[in-house]
Amino acid sequence: MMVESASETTRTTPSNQNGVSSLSSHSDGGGGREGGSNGDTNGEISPVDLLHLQQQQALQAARQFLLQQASGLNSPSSNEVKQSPVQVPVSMAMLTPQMISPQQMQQILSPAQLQALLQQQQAIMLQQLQEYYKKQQEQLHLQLLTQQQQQQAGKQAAKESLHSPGVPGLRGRKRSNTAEDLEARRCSPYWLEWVWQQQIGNKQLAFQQQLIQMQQLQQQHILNLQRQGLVSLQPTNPMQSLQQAMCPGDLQQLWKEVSGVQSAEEALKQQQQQTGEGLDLSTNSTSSSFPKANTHSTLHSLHNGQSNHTPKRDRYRDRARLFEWISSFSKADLGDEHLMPYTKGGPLSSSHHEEHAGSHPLYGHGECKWPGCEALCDDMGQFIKHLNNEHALDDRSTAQCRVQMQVVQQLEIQLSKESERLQAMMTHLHMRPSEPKPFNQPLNLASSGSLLKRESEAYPEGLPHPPTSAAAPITPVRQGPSVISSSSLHSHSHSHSHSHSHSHPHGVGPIRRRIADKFCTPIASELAQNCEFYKNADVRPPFTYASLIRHAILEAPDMQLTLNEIYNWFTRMFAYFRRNTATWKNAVRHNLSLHKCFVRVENVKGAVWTVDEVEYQKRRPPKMTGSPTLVKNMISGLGFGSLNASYQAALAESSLTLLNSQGLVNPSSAASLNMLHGMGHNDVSSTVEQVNSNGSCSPTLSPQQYGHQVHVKEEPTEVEEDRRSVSLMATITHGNMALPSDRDDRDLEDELPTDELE
DNA sequence: CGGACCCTAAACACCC
DNA sequence: TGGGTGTTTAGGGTCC
Repeated sequence: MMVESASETTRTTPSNQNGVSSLSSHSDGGGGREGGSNGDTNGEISPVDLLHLQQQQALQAARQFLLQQASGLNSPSSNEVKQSPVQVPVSMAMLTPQMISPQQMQQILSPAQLQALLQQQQAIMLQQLQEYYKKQQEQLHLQLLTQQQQQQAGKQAAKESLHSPGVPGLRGRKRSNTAEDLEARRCSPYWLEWVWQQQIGNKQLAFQQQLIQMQQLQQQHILNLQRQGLVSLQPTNPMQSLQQAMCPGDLQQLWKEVSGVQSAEEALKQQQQQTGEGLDLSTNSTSSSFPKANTHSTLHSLHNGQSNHTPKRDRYRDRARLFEWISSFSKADLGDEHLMPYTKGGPLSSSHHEEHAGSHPLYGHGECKWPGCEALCDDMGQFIKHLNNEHALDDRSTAQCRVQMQVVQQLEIQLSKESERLQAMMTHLHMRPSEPKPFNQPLNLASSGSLLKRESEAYPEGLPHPPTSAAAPITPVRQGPSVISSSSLHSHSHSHSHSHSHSHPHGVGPIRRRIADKFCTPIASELAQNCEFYKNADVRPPFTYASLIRHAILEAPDMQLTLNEIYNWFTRMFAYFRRNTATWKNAVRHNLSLHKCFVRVENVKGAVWTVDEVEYQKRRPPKMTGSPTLVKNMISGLGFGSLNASYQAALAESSLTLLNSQGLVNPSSAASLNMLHGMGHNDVSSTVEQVNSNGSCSPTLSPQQYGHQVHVKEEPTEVEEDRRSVSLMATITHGNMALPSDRDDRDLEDELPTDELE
């Protein structure tokens, strides 16, 4: 059971794939439901709903971008595509979001880059939230003014009625409780005036309270967002800067704070508990200076239009709204008619809420597609029954929905960034260069030009160029004042790197970067960039076990680890390996034993494992070459089809090398990479220099130097390819070659024993 | 279709 | 005896 869940987590199980298809292919409405939450369609939009709308809008914008990129590549008639006779050697599958499962994308996309888009989404949310609050305040002021006027008018009317002769006055009369007296009292102008004043006073007080609450709410939200690093305001203390780290759970945290869904966090707490924000998430509800409970109750009172608080019911009400909102995601389509909910009938439309007749996004092939369920249901009726029974609105379902929401958002952002990366790659490789494109334009394939030049034109000279993967596709999600500038994006990534490096005892910042530079491996750089992501997200790392083991060993101070230390490294570095230990530990042992590159050394304190780098290089797999055909296959294999996790890992590993090899020849890419690491301009080419001149990039560790018992393994495959690697490296270094055509590209950068370069 | 790679699972042996 | 460690085999998946 554990084993099954282990392998199913990131693999492309039918249920998961169907889950994606339901996400993207069930059309309609792009979340036409979430705006008009149940029973609250009285014209008022709660802040919760507003956040829903903003997130949905941002998501739709990202989808639109992805789709346009795909269509821009796909349709040869778009723009200047005809000018270039060269066909894009990229499978459209990668750019077709409908065909990519979340698990696959999680494995292939670099998570560090998706954060920028997330930031922008949240910035948009923030801005519109502010606008909403402003409107609410104005409306409240207006209402208050109106009430005051009415009060004056009412007073005037009461006075007039008091002096009118038809109504007998009761002044001075002893009060009694008879029905006649009560009726007479009701007719009394004094009583009427008193009641009127009471009502007016109450209303006025309520409005004033609402106004105050609104202001407080706005302040709290801004502060909360700022505290979480969602906005680039100056932090007021170091802790805030630390908390500016953007992790995948940030949006959820935001949602939590807004919606008041306080339970069902267990599924994520474990992932977040290692970070400061995780602690903050769980502890500052009482210690924070921003009382979230007040926020919640305020929201609820505003939302429900009542001042008495029923926290539990409200909580479930919000859960219900969350559920509906998330359900709308699964039914959202990528079709053009659904991309812009605001312009296509609006998100408040609930016309698409009803389930499809005869089909259900969570039902297919006779089984429930709820994540992790796969219960067999003969027909739709049985499925509905099962859905209502097993997946009712409870903490567990809510948590699962939120996890799925997080997954979807991450994947959306990751896909956009990887698409941008692909474009930059193709541009750089003179395959089909394109200029930095805004979101609302298809991939623009111009003449074989210079992306670098355009980039230098696009960004002010004083500002550092943002990371290529985060620059162009991020900003134009929505034009307007809320667009995050490239510099702010950069500062974000910069601060993230810093905050992570400070917040984690192991130091994923400079230390990790040094290690990455030291070994110059794609896995090292990838891990250095996305260390926090893999630590917190239950995502299978796109590396083979052998690569991970090797990295763990090389990362050790003395480049040797015991098996248990390797285990610990896996669990420490990857949330994915914190469960299903039997499976991956067995795999680790299997790899250690099987691969010749791992050498067991009898130490005084037991056996340790070391890496024979020469053997590791020898056993390098063939050959994810850079030829366009293979690149195409690689990409299509990564983002498409039923590639299993293992091969995806291998291919992704190769692809990472390939992508990183761009940095070797592309200074801007190297700069971008380094900036992601929080390096300055002076460090731009340090990696390149280390690779090209230092020659000590990849530490070859001979087992003989340990002088102990060494078990020599026989590995069937012995490939002689070093010479070719060297020649290819030389070619690449000269920059005359778009892509290596014959050789495993991963040797280009780092994993080649660099003494052969000399 | 075969070879190569990777992963998972499992059996087995050894040692503490 | 049980758990950890290490080895080996088998089978499945994907790609070239």
